[in-house]
Amino acid sequence: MLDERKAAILRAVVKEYIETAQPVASGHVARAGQLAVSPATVRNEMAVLEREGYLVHPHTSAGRIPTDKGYRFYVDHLRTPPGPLAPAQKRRVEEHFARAHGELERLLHDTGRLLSDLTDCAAMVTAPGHVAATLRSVQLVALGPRVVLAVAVLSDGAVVKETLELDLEVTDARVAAASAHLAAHLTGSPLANHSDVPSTGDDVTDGMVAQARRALADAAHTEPEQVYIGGASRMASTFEAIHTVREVLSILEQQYVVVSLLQDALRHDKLVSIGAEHGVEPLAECSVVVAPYETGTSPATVGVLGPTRMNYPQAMAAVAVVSERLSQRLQEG
Amino acid sequence: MLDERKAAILRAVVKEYIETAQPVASGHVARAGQLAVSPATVRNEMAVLEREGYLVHPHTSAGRIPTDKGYRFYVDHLRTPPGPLAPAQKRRVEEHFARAHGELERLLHDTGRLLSDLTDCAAMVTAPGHVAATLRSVQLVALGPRVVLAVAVLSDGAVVKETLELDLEVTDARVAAASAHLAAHLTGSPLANHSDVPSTGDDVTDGMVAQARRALADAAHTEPEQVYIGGASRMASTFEAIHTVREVLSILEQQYVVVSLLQDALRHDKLVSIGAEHGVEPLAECSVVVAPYETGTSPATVGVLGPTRMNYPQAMAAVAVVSERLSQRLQEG
DNA sequence: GCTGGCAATCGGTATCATCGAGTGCCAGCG
DNA sequence: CGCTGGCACTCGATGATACCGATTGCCAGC
Repeated sequence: MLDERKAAILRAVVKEYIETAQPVASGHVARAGQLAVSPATVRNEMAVLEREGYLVHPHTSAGRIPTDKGYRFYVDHLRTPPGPLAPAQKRRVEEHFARAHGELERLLHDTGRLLSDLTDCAAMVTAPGHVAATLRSVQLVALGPRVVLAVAVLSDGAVVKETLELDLEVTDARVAAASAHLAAHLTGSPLANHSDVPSTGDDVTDGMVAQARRALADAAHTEPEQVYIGGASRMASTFEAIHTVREVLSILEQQYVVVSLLQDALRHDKLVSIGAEHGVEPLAECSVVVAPYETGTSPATVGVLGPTRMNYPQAMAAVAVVSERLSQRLQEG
Repeated sequence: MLDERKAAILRAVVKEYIETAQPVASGHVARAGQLAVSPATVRNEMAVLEREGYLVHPHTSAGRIPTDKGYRFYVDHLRTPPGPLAPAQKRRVEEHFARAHGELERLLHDTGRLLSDLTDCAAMVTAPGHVAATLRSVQLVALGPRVVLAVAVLSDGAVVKETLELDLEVTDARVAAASAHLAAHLTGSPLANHSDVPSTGDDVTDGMVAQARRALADAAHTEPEQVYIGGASRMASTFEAIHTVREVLSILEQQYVVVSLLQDALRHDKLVSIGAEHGVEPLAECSVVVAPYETGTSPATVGVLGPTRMNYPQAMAAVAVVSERLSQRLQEG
C-alpha cells in the first residue's frame, strides 16, 4: 500500500495528466499539490512510484504519465467518491427525464445522447431483455398468402414481432383461428418459456401456432441485445492517432462486442474498467464506466467509453445519476 | 465544353488523384494516359483546365488536383457509365439478399453494412415511410390503469406502436371494446388518413378511440424518418485532419440531416452530389452517391458518403445494384 | 500547334545548433 | 534519517540552413 504522501503525489499526477495530456513534472506537483515539499522530494517519490508500476516515463528528461495501475489506484481512492453532479448538469438530467415520454427506444437513444453530452465520452445504453416479461397480447396478421406476422405485446411495453414464412398457403380464417387460439392460451405466460397450447383440432392451424410459438421463444433469447450508442463522434477528438480512432469506432459498431463489454464489466462488479482490464484489445487506451439500471423485468446497463485519461469522477457521477433516474422512470410506468 | 484531349487529360488527372491522393504531374499523365503527347503539351492543357476551374494548384511546383467542378465533369463523362460490379462483389450482394430474411429493420441495417463494405464509404439506408401503407390490424393493449399501447400492423409488414397516456383510468372491458371498434372500422384504410369511426355510444371508449386514431395519424407523419448508418468508422481513415473526421461523424449522427441530404439529392435528381453541391457545409470534402429503392408502398433511399476523391464508378455501381436488389426483395414479399 | 530545353519555384528532408524543461544524483543541512 | 538545493546530464522541440528533386512556366525552334 502507498503511504499518504505517495498517494497524494500519484493523485496529483493523474489529475494533472487528465487535464493537460502532458507528462507531469515534479515541479508542478510540488507547486500545485497541497503538500509542502520540494520538487526533489517529489522526484524521489515519483521514482519509487515508477518502480512499483504506477507511473511511466517516456524518456529521461520528461515528466511522468500514469499507468493503468496508476489510474486504478486513483479511481479506487477518490477523495470525492461518487461526487454529485454539478447543479447545471443535474438540471439537464432532470429536464431530460421530465420531457422524455413515449417509446422506450427513443428514450434510450436520447439517454445515450444525454450521457455523451454530460461526459464528453461515447455513451452506451443497452435495452432491457425480454426474458422475464410476460405476454400481454399475441396476434397473428396475414401479410401475404404464405407470410404471417406474429406480433406480441409484452408486460414491459415492448413489442416483439416475427415474420413467419409458411410452408403452404393458409386462409384468413385459419390465421384468425390460430391468432385467437394463441391469444387465449398464451396471454399472461412468460415470453421465454410459455406453457403448452392444446390442439385446435386442425393440423394447419396447429402448425401455424407451433411456428409462432417457436419464433416468439427464439426472439426472447437470440434477439441480439439491442444497444444504443451516443456521441461516437467524440472519439475522434479524444485520440491523436487516427488509427486508434478508427479502431475504437469500429468496435462501437459491433453491437455484440459492446454488449459483452458491458455485461462483463457488470458481472465482475467493476463499475470502472481501465485500459487493458476489459479484454478488448483495441480499447487498450480506453476506460469504461458502467452502471446497471432496473426496468422491473430485467436488468440492463448504461455506460460510457472514453480515453483512459477521462474525467472519472464526472463520468462516474453522470452514469450513476442517469442509471438511477432511468430506473425510476421505467419502473413507475 | 472541353475538347476530347482536355477531357482525356482531366479524366486522367482525376483518376490518378483518386488513386494516389497526390497532386498529379503533367509527366504522369503524358506517360500513363493513352494520349501520345509530351508533358509540355499536357502542361499547357492543364493550365487551361485550371483557368476554367477544373483543376487547382497547391503551389507552383506541384501537380494538379481536381476541383469539385473537375469531379463533376468526371462523373458526368464516365467512359464506363454505370459499370457492372466485379463478379466477386456481385456474388456478395446476391448472397446477402439470399441469406437475408426476417425483419425489415435488420435487413436494412445489414444492407448498410454491405454497402459500406463494397464501397469503403459510410453507407446510409433510409427506411420507407408508412404514409402510403394501409392498416392490416389495429389493437389496443392495456399496460397499466392509465396506459394503453396502440399497436398497428401495416400492409408493408411494419409495426407501428404508440403509447397512449390516458386522462382517467379505464377498465379492461372498455379497452377491449375500443380495440375491437378500431379493428372493425380502420382495417384496410390508409394509416395516414383513415376514415371516420362512428361512435360506440360510450364517451370513455370514444375518447380512447379518438386518442388512438390521433396517435396513429401522427406516427405516419412525424415519425422521424429512420435511417441506418453503416461503416461510419471508415470515415476515420479517409481524412487526414482529425477535425474533419469529427465533423463528418457528427453529421452522420444527426438523422434528420442525413435524411434531408438523401431526400434533397433525390429530389434534384442527382445521383451524385459532389463537395459543396449538397448544402451541408461540414461535408464540403465529401461526395454522396444515392439511389432510390421501391418498397411498393413508398420510396426510400440508399446511398454512400465518402471523400470527394472516392471511387465513383465503384460506388455508383454498388449503390445501383443494391438498390435494385433491395427493391426486388421488398416487393416480392 | 507541338516539343525539348531550361530556369525558377517550392515543399520535403536532412543536418545542425540551440534552448529549456526535466530528471537523477549527491553532498549538505536540520 | 529524511529533505533540500545545486548541478550536470538528457532529450525532445524549435528553428535556421542547405539541399534535393519534382514540377511548372516559358520560350525558342521544329
